[in-house]
Amino acid sequence: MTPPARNARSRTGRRSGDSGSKAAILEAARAQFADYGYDGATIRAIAAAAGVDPALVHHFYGSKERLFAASMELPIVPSEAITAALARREPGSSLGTHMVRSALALWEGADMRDSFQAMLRSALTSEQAATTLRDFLTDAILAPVSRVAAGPDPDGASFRASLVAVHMLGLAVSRYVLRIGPVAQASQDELAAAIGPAIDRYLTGDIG
Amino acid sequence: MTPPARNARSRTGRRSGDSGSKAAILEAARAQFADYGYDGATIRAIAAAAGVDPALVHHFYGSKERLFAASMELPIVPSEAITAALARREPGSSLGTHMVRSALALWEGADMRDSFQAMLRSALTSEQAATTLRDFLTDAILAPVSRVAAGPDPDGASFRASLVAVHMLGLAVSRYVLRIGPVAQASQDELAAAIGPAIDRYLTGDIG
DNA sequence: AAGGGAATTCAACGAGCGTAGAATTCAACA
DNA sequence: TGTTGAATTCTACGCTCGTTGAATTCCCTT
Repeated sequence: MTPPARNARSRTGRRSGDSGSKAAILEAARAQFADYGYDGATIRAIAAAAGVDPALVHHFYGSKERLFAASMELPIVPSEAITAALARREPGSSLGTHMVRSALALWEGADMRDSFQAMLRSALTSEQAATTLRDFLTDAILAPVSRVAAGPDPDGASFRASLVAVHMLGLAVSRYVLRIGPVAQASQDELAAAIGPAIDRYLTGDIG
Repeated sequence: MTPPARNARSRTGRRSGDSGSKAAILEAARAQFADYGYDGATIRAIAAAAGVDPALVHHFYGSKERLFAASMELPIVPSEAITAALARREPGSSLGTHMVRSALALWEGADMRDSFQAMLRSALTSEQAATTLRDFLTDAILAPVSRVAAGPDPDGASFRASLVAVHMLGLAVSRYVLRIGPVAQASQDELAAAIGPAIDRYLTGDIG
């Protein structure tokens, strides 16, 4: 419809050969991967959303696989965000409650939203993305969480961290992918209050 | 490899025109949908796995969509199984623990295994299958669970049931789709002991 | 003004998909 | 045995996909 404002770029301080298409492609890729998963998203649709020829996408990124990797690259450094959130806990709420609220805020923030849901949907679709997410969970979640989980027992700590991941993953899938009514409509605080104590128990409580 | 034993049927008491191909196709469809999701599974691969021409699949089921519906049809009556499991609780374990153990046993039983994982993977892939699973969760899970959830408050009961669904869904995705190490390797009893109390709290405990 | 390199588009190939209809085999029955 | 209807296969259409290489446009540098 709208002739996508070609050459609408101007003096935005880009380096020599830059035109802004690369960034637009990445943005469109994140959105498409978020909505349709890795397999469902098409280079042609991504190119169309970015107002660009499909061949240009291929010219920049070489393959769909590498485009996916590139579109997931930057945002996947929230291990710091997690560690920070774990430390920044306020006195009023439990650690688990704070984790749930922080995670929801992070996932639904403008920065992460597309990337996270793209990663989530894609991981459930493609084996490659599943491996990526599995590794990410291991490195970025299980490790920092294990550090605060109770007990000197390393096996126990990784089991505890996995249970946390299980619950958080269920929350994400229910709220963003399946959109199960009450879970999709509840506020971040409601969910944090309801789920937080379960996380607390996985972190430091008595688990079978 | 193995030339799939064509015409290996014999006197198995089938009705006039029956040949067994329809059943073989359904079985192959379930397996393929389980491994690759709705979009990832192809009629051609299903036909090949069933040792049959793709056109025959189309001849019997008319479309991929209807084949999917047919392959999911029979096994999706576990609402009775759930209700029964809820009633059959033994004195030794809590209701939540019993629910988790029953669910794992059901999901991993020979009857359900393929169908359940097919439904799970497909729901995460295709919007149509997601709707199917959402409706299924609502009818078959939330309703019976709401009945045993605490309080006369109907809203509260459906929120409680949703939280149960969130956790069980996370368990299923972690164990079967992403195969997160500790969760994939743990025994049914270990998981039941660890997760059961969280389910108990969602059913009858204090949730924010 | 000219050159050159990056950005971008054009047109097309080859593969896989779901689906369709005609043709063929098969098995039961008159 | 000949017929009939179901089961099954053959062939192919139309579509979309990722990818490719050549052609073209753009814009900075000299």
